[in-house]
Amino acid sequence: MPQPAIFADRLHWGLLHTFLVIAEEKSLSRAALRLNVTPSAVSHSLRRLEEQTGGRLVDRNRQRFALTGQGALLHEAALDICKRINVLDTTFASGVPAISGTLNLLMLSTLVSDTFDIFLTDFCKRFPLLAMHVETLPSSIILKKIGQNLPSLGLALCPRETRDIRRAPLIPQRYALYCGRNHPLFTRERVTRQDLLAENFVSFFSDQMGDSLAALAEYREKHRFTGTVVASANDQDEVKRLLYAGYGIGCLADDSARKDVLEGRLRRLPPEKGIADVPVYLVWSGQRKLQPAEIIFINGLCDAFGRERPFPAAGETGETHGA
DNA sequence: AGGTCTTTGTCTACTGCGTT
DNA sequence: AACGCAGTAGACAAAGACCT
Repeated sequence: MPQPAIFADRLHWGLLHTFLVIAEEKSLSRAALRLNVTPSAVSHSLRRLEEQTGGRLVDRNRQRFALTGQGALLHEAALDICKRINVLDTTFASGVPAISGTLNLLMLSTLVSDTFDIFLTDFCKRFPLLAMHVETLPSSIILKKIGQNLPSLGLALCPRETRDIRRAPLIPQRYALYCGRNHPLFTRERVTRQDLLAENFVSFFSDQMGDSLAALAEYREKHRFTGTVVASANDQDEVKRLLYAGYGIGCLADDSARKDVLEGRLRRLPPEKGIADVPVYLVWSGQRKLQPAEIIFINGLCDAFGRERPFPAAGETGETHGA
């Protein structure tokens, strides 16, 4: 006894294209015009598709045209198929295999960069089959995960390159001193560097010698700041919260604090030129064999920021590179 | 009433597959 | 290779429903 054909076997894919045009034109006649066939041919095709799918796909009469629930589901699936087929067009033309899968990105929070956002927009268009998972974490956790060879790339503060962690400097970040609106210095007309030396500090956990924000601690030490650290956090947003509360003065990246200054929550303090540059690095495992998508992402991001490509020979051919 | 849109029935052309 | 069969796509004609 013959088995009933599974859905994909009994469905004629060509009818899906006709159905997509019908759904877009919201009319069989207009679909026929666009497909360069007669309206009856479109009607026949729709009926055949409804027979194959086992239910009505379109509620249609002279007054009304609407996809049924089943029709909407099929339309969504057909769009997805269409999108995947369209990718093949550029793939075949370029001779480069389509990149698919998932790219995991670990990012430090409150990273502000128009260049990165523009890069991501372009990357999304170029590789629509590649899913992106983004998790925000403190830099120390990102480096730990990358060092454990988890299948991820990171955007983090990275004080040094090691055998396990490779890095490329990406986004320059100038750190400066700030106070919140509840701090006594916020409303003082003129503030000099001398006024800051005895002020209590809000700091990052990583704001210690040898850690990723050591440059901030070095500055305090070098310029003989005598105030004590009265509050600390591992995250830029939480440091801001402590500054808003008025615990003390603290360091923040200018890019992440700019909006708060404009909106009257923070005040930028001397020195005018800031106190240290701590770039955000693109980091990846030095031990794990990277996926083609990861290499393309790394090279593309370095291109976007005008940095040297770490994998210049790889191009975008899908060739893989280890450390 | 005439025009438009959709549906239905019938026919032809084409293609793929199995058989000879 | 040639043939026949089955399935599919699409054209044509006709009819029904609805709008102006």
